[in-house]
Amino acid sequence: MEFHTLAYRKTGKVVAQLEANRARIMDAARELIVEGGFAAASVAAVARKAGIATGTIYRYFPSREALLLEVFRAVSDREMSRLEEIAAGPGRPGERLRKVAEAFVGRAVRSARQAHALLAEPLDGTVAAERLAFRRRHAAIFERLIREAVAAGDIPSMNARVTASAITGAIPSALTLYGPDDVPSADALVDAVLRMAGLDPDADKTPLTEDLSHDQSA
Amino acid sequence: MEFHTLAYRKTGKVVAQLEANRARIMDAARELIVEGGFAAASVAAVARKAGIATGTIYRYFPSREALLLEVFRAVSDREMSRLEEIAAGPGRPGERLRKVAEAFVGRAVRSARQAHALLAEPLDGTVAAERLAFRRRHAAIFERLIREAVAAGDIPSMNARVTASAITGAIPSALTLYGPDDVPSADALVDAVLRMAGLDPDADKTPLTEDLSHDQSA
DNA sequence: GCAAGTTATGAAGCGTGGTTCACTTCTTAA
DNA sequence: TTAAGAAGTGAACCACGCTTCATAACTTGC
Repeated sequence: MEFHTLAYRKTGKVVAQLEANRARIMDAARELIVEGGFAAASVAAVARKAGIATGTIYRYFPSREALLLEVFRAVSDREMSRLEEIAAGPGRPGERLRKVAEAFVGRAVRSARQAHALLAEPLDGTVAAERLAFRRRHAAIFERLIREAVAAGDIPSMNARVTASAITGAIPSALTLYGPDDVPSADALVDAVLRMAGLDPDADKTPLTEDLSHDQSA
Repeated sequence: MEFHTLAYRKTGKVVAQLEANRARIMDAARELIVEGGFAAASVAAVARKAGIATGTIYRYFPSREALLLEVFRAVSDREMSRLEEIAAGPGRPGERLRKVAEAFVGRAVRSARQAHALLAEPLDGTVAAERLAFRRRHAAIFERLIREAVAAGDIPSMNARVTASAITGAIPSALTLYGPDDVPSADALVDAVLRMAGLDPDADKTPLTEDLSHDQSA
């Protein structure tokens, strides 16, 4: 039974400050990653950008790896829930498939650098494993939709898992193969994805972006 | 005018020995890369595997980067020329497209680990740039075939570059998303690729119609 | 065998970048 | 104001892996 008379105890203000600092660190890391890839997010750089000392990082995160992982999770979760929401929404499976593809591609085209970091940037360690999980969630969404669409008769029978995995890789590839500055037409990419899923892209189409493409069909 | 009487001059035997050593180093590096990725191919590890001292590596290659680059080039060139050969072969464009896809997928499935290293393994520096070039060559093959196929009326009109880039990423993705041990069905993957290119996978899969009358103006 | 030239060696050097820690600064309660 | 506890600091530490270099071992022509 001890009556500790503590001279110091965390107060609400301090807690808020700590949380704010934590957020600032994560923001700084995220920005660095988007700008220059994971390699650019060194502990020293993050600290500088967040306006604190390098050692302070370690009062909020046990390691650089843990910090990057948390940032990756936060960003990818946000992206993912959009898609899952659409996938679970109303409409025929084929229609939802189209909408998910459009949302995925559209978002990636709009913020190409972030998409690149999330999908294509070279990385290692725990974050690499997390990215794999992230991509598998993508694939799972498409796989489910494809199964539903097949069952509904919207598309011909096919290997849903393989097709979904292929789509999951096709989109980042098309976006990144010619650099983050030479981003292709979102519409053309969505068309390709829909064809792979067995849908006719020319069914009823709603344009997604203005034409910033170089549509060269021989 | 000098009459140098050299006490030592490289003889054929030595030259052969040197070349053999060089090949041994490259083999060791390649095996390590295939087994454990580029990260596993440290200079020390390569030397150990090749049965020489670490310093000796530098008598054959100016840097680790240069060694890895050369290994990558050697392997990827071999893969690539197969595909280019098929792409330039006889048959209707649509048929060649199918064959290239089958060759690409089949080869990748057969040696999944090497394909993974070549296509998906994280890496950096000059080798990363080389891989991009490698993948672009893949895409270029598909792009050209798609243009030809469109021109020949084998497939509907589409953005050839985007579709080709997508295919280039779809194949590695489907192969690697579930690990190098859970390799998917090659047939299903080829089907997906063909659908994306606008071909019907269920069209007769064998005919090798030697139609020499179509000119390829691309 | 000897001298000249070449190749092999592997331990030490070095740069990079994550991590630690003794110390300072700040916050709170009495 | 003071003392206890917590947060912040940044220079030093350390691990890792590529690269170098003084030395040894080897090959060749005489």
